Amino acid sequence: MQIEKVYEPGRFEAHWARWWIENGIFTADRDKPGAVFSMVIPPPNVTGSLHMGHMLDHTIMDACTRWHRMKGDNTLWLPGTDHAGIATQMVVERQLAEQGTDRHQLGREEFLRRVWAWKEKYGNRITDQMKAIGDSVDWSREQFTFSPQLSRAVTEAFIRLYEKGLIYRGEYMINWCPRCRTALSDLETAHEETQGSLWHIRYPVTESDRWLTVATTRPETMLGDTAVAINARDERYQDLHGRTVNLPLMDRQIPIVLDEMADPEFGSGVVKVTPAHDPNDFEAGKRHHLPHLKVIDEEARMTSEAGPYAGLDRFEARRRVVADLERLGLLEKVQPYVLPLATCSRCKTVIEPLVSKQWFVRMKPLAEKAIDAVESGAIRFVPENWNATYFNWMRNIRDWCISRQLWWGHRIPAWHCEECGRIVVGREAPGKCPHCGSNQFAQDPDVLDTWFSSGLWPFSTLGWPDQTPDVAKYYPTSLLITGFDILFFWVARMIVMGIECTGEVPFRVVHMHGLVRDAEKQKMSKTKGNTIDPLDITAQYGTDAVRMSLLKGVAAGTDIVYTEDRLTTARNFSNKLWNAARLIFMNMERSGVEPVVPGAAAAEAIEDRWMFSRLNCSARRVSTYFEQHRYNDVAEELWSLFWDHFCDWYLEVKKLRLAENTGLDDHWRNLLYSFTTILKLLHPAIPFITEELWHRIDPSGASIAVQPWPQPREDVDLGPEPERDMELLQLIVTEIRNLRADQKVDKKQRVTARLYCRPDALAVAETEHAIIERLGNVSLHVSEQSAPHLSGAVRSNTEFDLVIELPDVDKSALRGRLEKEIAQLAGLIARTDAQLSNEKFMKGAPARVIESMREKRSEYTAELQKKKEAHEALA
RNA sequence: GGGCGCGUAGCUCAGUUGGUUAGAGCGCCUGCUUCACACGCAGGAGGUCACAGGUUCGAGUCCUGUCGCGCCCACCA
Repeated sequence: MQIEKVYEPGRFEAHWARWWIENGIFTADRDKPGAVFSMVIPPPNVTGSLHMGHMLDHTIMDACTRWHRMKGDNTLWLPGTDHAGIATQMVVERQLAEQGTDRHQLGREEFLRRVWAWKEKYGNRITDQMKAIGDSVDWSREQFTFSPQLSRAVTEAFIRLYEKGLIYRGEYMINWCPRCRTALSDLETAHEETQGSLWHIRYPVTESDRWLTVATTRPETMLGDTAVAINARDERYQDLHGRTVNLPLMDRQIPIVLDEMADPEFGSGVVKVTPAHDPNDFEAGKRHHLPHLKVIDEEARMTSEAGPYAGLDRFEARRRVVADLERLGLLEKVQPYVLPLATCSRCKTVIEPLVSKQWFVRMKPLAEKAIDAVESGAIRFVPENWNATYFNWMRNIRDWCISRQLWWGHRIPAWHCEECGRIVVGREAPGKCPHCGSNQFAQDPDVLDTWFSSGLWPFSTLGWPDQTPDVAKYYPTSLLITGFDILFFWVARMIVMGIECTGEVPFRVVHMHGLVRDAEKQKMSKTKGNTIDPLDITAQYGTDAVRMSLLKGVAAGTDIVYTEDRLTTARNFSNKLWNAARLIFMNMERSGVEPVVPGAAAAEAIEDRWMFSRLNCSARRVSTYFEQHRYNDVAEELWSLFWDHFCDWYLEVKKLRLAENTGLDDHWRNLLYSFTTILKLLHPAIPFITEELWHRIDPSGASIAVQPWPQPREDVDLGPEPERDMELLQLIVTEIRNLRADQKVDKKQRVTARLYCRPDALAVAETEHAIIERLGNVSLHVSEQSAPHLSGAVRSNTEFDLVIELPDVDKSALRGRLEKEIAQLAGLIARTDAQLSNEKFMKGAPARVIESMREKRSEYTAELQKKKEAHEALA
């Protein structure tokens, strides 16, 4: 059996990914239960914007899926991470189109097969290719088509909400991005603290020599003012109630209205009212029935209503307005002012609030149910501190603007009658207008916010609105895994839409992990150029290593700072596993052992009792950690089980046992059993290497992915304290090694060690004489503890005295170590004594704590005694 | 303005309801090419758990305050 010295990353990955799918172990369809998320190939839906966040999602989802599968749970479904897959799907589609193929005709499996073919041909360059195609697409002209199923679900959801009165169309103040030329939801805007100014402008009171000073951060909007507001309680302006002011520059008279929005404490206490261009003013305008004067258009240019300023860009208009006011002596003062400026989160253009007719979802009633779902525990956030954020958002929610003036997306299923102008919402174009009988219709040109369809993901992918077997079996889904950055965008919307459309929550548990950041803790983003391409590093380090490095970093509530180090160490782990297998395979060949996954034999050897016990313990712990979503603990447990326990001790001992054995004896059985058990435990975390190695041991050809999760061995008697003897052996070997190191004994120097043992250690030392000699690199003489006068290099503890015979003993080294140990023990004893003599402690502490402290105290005391004696002997 | 979080070894971080000597990886020091692995082995150094109080028999862990850092939400001119 040939096996390479160094594990080549990625060598078997594409092969096994394909094999799993071809054999029906996992499905290629990420939107279906049992999907494989291994990320060895670009998943069809997320290719273009593949980043480490996806890799993290996929790693956890895939590990959870595999673990649940091995535990025998086939009802688990983790909804995928795809939401705005539109652009990326298009990229792949375009690539197909260039070959004259349509994705829907191809079918999913074939589609995926082609992606693989590219992957094999071009390696990871496929991402660049795809990016290049993505860049060449003129997104504003492209019409995206959803899959028929998803499309139907979106239409259905829209209609149901509309019929319940939860969707309405209305004229409201919305966020408008002049560059994207579309309405945006509140979430799609970002607020940036910006250094601006507060301009104080004088509005002369009509037929008076007085004026009112208003303060504004946007002087150009004054052209659209239709009132100024003062507070009725403001004593300064009591006499002005009911009068008007002359709007400067525009030569219009506008009323002075009384409104609570004017805060007497702020500035002059007078507010200009521009209903068409400010959300607050819009509301005030409704209260006072003020006209809307739209002075800025969809391209952020001044309209004809802006008189002499018409046609100017809004910022140019601002400069002109300010200059003109100054010339007229109406600019009282300008203060520097820091204000949060709303910008488009996609293109950073300053948002222009506009009044516009849009479609909205009425959020208040939906939010109540969504809050209840979390309060009642129907949905649980992990970690729980997200509850507060979620509740806070839901309680202050405003209606959700869902229409977008984009060219790609799902068209709104509404038709405008060209005769009477009324709107008909329906699954398809209406035959004739129910209001006027006309048959002339135009479909609403707007498309839906992509998060509207994303909100349906947990059930639309299962076949909803039909009552499919998948819906019945898998809905509500088990677990959603995602980054906290889309809590509002996606998670909250899924909860709302799920409850409204299906009457049930979309998932039981939401695990929110942190963001993957770079070495400087910066968020990875394309604009900063600090992104790591998952496909590049999987090629370089291996997918298993990338997965392991990510899992190790997932701790609740914190981000992952992702550096090269993490990858290197995880790759080292892969290689270690590979080489452990190499050792085993080489020995199998030498001993003539055929590949087989055996049951465990009797656990007579101490290392077997110890290892089986460790395996039981780890299997239990890993399960617990998966259940509690403590993925970093999963990784850590596996790491130390395999490296610290299996490799450093078990294999080292077994290596010696097997040296002269042939055939499948008990040592071989137990070694293979232990190793295959570890492969199973590791499989959810590092599926590819474990699958590869499994097939080299298991002749049946079955996947490791369908093996049952290791159960505690009831059939093997491990004795009362299965790990104790092995720990004694470890202690003996460690003490020998310590002495050799302290005394600077050359490794080639053959030395004699004498071990004077108490009964437990004696049994171990006699039975495992040869093992200790090899691991400690000494000639060993074992005898009962008769405590003669010890000379040479001595180490003593309560279990045994160890002497290494040397011509020159470095006493200062021995003394140094002893003194350190003595000081440590003395400190411990002092501390336990202080506790045990404390009446309050004796009264207050639970019995078990007191008991264990007493035990410890006597152990420390005995240990200290031995160390002191040893120290005196050195004097 | 409202909300959340962080500060533990030189670096990146774990530390589960308070309970023995606070852990890991990387880095560092010493010694090893020992026939699985130098992507390795053996040994070692390194922490007043940001600071100050408090609760407790007992605090890295709970409470209050201070300092430093970060994030999210928000229509006050």
